[in-house]
This record gives sequence, C-alpha cells and structure tokens, in this order.
Amino acid sequence: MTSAQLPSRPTRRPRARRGEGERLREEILDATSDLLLETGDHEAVNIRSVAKAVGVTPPSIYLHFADKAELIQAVCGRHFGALEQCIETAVAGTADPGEELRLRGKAYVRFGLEHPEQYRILFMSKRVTCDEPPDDQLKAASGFTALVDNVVRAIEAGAIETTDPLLVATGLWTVVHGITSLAISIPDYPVVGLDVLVDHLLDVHRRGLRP
Amino acid sequence: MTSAQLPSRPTRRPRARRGEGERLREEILDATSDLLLETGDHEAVNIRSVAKAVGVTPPSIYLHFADKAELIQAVCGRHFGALEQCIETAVAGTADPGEELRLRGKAYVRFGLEHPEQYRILFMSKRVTCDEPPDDQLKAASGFTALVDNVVRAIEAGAIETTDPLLVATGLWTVVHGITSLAISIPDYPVVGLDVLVDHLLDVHRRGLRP
DNA sequence: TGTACATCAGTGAACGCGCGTTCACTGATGTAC
DNA sequence: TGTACATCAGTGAACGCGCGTTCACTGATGTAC
Repeated sequence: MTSAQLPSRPTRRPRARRGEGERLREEILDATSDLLLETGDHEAVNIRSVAKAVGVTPPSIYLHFADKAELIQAVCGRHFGALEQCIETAVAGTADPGEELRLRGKAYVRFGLEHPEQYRILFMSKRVTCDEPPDDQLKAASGFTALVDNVVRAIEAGAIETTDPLLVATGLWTVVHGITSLAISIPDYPVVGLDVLVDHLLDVHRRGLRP
Repeated sequence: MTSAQLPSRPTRRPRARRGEGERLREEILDATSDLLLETGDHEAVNIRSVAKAVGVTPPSIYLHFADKAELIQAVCGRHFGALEQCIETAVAGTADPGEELRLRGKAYVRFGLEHPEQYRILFMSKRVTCDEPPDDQLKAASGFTALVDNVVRAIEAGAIETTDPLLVATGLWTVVHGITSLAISIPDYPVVGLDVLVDHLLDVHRRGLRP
C-alpha cells in the first residue's frame, strides 16, 4: 500500500538488450490486437495509440514495420491463424463429418463475435493490399481447405449429396459469414436470438444438402 | 466543336432563386450517391468532395445538413428506399410465394453488387447513430416486414414447414447478406461463380425448409 | 584489465496533409412604400 | 414607376485537430585491441 507497484502498463517500456530488438515487434503486434479488442474500433488503432500502449514513441514502430499497412497486414496474418486454430480445436476428435461441419460453423461464428474488429478487418474491409498473394491469403486458403476436406468426408459418409464440394464449402462459409457479419454490424440482430438462428440455419442447410 | 459546351458538371453551380434553396439539398444528396458509386469508396466522400461535385463551396453543405453524420444518414434513408423498391419491382406480379422468395433474394444480391458502397454503409458499417430509432430503421423494417409477409404466404401455400416466420425470414436475409457482403469485400469470391452460388444457396435453403 | 570505438534500440521534435467546421461577409432577389 | 431595404443563397478564408511519417540525435551495450 505504501510503496505503490508500477502500473500494469508502464508508461515507459524498458529498453531491449542488443540482439533482442525483435521482441518489440511481437509486443507491437500484441498491443495492436489488444487495442482492437478493448476499443472495439479499428479507427482507434493508429500509430500513436499503438506506440503508447507498448510504452514507446511512435517512430519506434517504424523500426519494425515499413508503414501502417504492413503493421495491419501482420496483425491480419495472426488473426487468420487464430481463427483456424480456434476452429480446429473445436472440431478435434469429432468422428461424424456432419457433426464436424456443424461444430466448425459454430466455432467460426463464436470467433467472429469474440473478435469483432479483427473479423471486420479480415472479412468485411477493403483489402489493404491486393497486388500480390500475401501470407494472409495462404492462411485463409488453408483454413478453407480444411472446410472443403470436411465436406468431402461428409459426402463420402453419405450426409451430403452433391458433386461439387467446393460449391458446398463456399455456401457453408457464406452462411456463417452472413450470421457473423450481421451480428457485428446490426445492433439487436437477430431478434430471434443468436443461438436459435445459428442452429436454425445450420439445420436447414444440412437438411437441404442431404440426399 | 468550335464553341465548346460547358462541362457536364460545371465548376460553379448557378445560384438558386429565392425560395428554391431546398433544391440544393437534393443536389447534395444526388452528388453524394454519385460519388459513392463512382469512386466506390466511402472514404472518398467528404464535405469538400461533395461540395466540389455539386459545384458549391463546403460551407454551403451546412445550410442543409447540421453535420456530416446527418448527410450520410440522409443518404442511407434514400438507399433503404431504393433497395426496397428494387425488390418490390422484381417480385411484382409473381403468383407463387416460393418463387417470390427466390426473386426477392436475387434482387437483394443484385442491388448490393450494383451499389456496393451504399450497401456497405447500410449493412456493413458501424451504425452512425444508435441513440434514437431513425427513419432508416423504419424503412429497413418495412422492407423486412415485406419479407416476413412473403414467408407467411409461403407457409400458407405449403412450401415451408415452420411455426416461426420471423426466424425463417431472418435466416433468408442472413443468407443473401452473406453472399452480398463477401462478394463486396473479397476479390475473386466466389470462385464457383456468383450466379451458381446464389442458385445453390437459395435452392438448398428452399429444400431444407420444405415439409 | 582498461579504454576507444562501433553499433544498436530507441527518443524528441517537427513536417505536411486533409479533414470537419466556423465566421464574417457579399451580392442578387424580391418587397414595401 | 422608382427606390430603400430586408432577406436569402451562398462565398472566402481560416480555425484547430489528428494523423502518418521523417530526421537528426542520444545513450546504453557490446567488442577490438
């Protein structure tokens, strides 16, 4: 009580030792993600606020990222990875491919609602860069590939009647994205209750796909 | 050729006569919509660019709108009306309620793709104002009410088996929004082809809903 | 073992820019007498 | 019919702000000799 602790986020971060400069890069990425989560507003994420959150001055950011776009892109890469990991954890150990598809969809929606601003950046914003295929797209593609693989197994198990797994996977993604993005953007959506709607849509979709 | 016409958008707009000041308000709304469509970027819409497009100086905007938010909100109100009208035109004269639902969905997606930045503002942005129920919400609600009504008729016609028209309508909206918003945000979506995906999803959904 | 030096992880202050908005002013238009 | 005046639809210039970014500098840390 008498001798106060330092605040949890010191205003001035201790300087890294030589050769450990890369540590700041990770701290910047952490701080940016935290800022997105706390403020719930990706407009609030700017170089100054990130620097302040890390406990460093703005120019230090440029020691690790060429510009703001590169920082945001790096954050996106992390979140794609987190989304994929979240889904894979949710479906781990599920034997029935149809049930796995359902769990996959529910995990996707949950991730979006728990990280709304990150989701917004990943799937609801204009692409920051489009010129070359970046690491983000590879990660998103690998996540999508897992979904396609799940659909193929569901077809083999007789749960789905179709000749086009890619079409079915795209449709499933579209449905869960529809729920997630509306829930993020529209207050009081859905009036019927989110879980009710998720179950309804996944169920209707499953029925519509089956032989 | 020799005596050139004035450019289609004069740099200086002729002043309105007395009592016709309200005309500028409509021109501002037109110009804002046009800017959204042309630039395809709602970041490009600012007071200065709107004023320039109308052929007027920035302060003139404030003779008709209290601030930028009020201008954007007024534009939203227009677009909600346009979306609803677009859909009602598409379904006019359709006898079968199931077919009407299908046409409604296709018209919704088409509107979104033809007015991507408007769609972005309506359904993919943070709400500009949330405090009081504005005119926008009423218009959106009336459009949604028409969908619910369509679902009720489809249930009565035996095309849909359910006890909750509101849930079904929300689900349908969610599906078409999923398509529209991904098509707007993700380049090269969907790889399977947009019409193919729309037909697939509406068809799967119809099958999943029927008795 | 001591010391000059190179290197590295940052800092402090400022730049230029675009934005929303404000304020005093203007000049054409209609109106009262 | 002419003229002073009120009103209305705007203008011109500037404000303050926050942003991304740059540039010269600093001071601790490790290293060569």
